[in-house]
Amino acid sequence: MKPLSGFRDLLPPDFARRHYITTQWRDVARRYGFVEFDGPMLESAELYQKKNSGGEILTQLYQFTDRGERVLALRPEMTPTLARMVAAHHRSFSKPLRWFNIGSSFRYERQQRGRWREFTQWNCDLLGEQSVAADAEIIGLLIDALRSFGLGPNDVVIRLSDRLAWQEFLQKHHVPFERMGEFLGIIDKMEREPREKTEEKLAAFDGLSFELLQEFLASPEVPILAPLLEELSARGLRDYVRPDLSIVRGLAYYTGIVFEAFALHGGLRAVAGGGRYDQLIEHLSDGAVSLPAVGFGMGDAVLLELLQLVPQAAKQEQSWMERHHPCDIYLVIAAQEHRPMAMAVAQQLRHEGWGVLFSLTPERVGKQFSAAEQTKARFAVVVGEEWPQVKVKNLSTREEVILPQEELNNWLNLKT
RNA sequence: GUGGCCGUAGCUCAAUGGUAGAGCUCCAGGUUGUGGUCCUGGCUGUUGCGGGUUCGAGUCCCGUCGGUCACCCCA
Repeated sequence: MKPLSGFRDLLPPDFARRHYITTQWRDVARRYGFVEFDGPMLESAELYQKKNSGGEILTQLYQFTDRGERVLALRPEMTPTLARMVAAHHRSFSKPLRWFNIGSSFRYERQQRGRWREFTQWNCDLLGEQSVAADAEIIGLLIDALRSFGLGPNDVVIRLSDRLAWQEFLQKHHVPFERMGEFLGIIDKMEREPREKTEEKLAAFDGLSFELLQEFLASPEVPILAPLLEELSARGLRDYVRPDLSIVRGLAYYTGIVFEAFALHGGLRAVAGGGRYDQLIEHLSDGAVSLPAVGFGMGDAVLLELLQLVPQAAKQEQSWMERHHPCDIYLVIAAQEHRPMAMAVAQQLRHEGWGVLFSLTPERVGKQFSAAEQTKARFAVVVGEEWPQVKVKNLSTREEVILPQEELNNWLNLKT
């Protein structure tokens, strides 16, 4: 029996890696004053089909009908759920909201490197604030998260764009606003399609040409992004960001800045993506609530690979793992008549917060030290003929001391 | 959905068409209070599945299923 394609069994070593990632995510979010929320993984499919919500993601929906004939979908992303929740409950909270979530999302697409059908995503959103400062705050959070993993400007880059720049471009060339979506689709694919194909699609737009787009894309200054870039410079984060108007993103609901964080190793895949969506909440609430919002999602799939490709990041992860072994102390029970004393010591140490292991069945002392080695415990405590004293051995330096068992806790606290 | 590559032990892989193997892992030992090495032994296979060619198929052919990578798009 195997798990479904695109789904993963997380064995303890896999789980530990994901735990490392989610721990960093939570810590950075806390430093930015974000609070955690959660919502259902299953939603009415209608939530994603509502106007201005879905985009191409609709083709990847895990959708089915339940026993009550309701059409449901596993969430393909968190933002619609968030928008729904915020629209209903925002009056209970002072603005702006800084909310984050860590959980599974599901997309029905073919599995490949860095892409799964169920993945863990970290979602951060700042709601009720439309200033550039909010954009800078959210991008700052994204960059600091990447930095917290040991990723530098040579490992990851944030390609930053603004749909308003394209909106102005279309206005200038007298293209009606209703055709914005269609136009952004062309920009989105421009990088990946042959020039002829783009030109063919562009023919439907009077007054636009391939050269015109090229020229606009190549413009060295993007005035609309200047204030944001300035603030990021002030934060010392400018090195991570590269203005790039070719980024427009597939989701339909973005209204302002849009960005994607790309890994610069192992085949350039997006680690995170997001943008401003000032109208989504209004649309989903049928006009009842209007809140500007900006946010991003970061997935675990690419991150897990990237952390192994970047030496500094891999080293940092390794060091974290070593500091978070489940076992601090391995009790060596020298002979079975000492077992009751050992159990008392184990119970006391565990009560004091130490991770303690020992052999459940009688074993030779040598075997017990081998087992201690395997658990990667830092100390072995030998309970035996010295009682009521115990012998403590530092397993990496092989130093031994004998001390009264009631002083164990203090001694260990001093040594760790 | 389209295309390439690959299916042999728990894992990584080997076996010019001629008796299915190795390393690692795991388990048990190496006699009484000290380790990662080392030594000995043990477990695990419908060679993904079905058909065909052949005296004989893990190997060649056809089909099928599964995995994987890439495209599309993106976390």
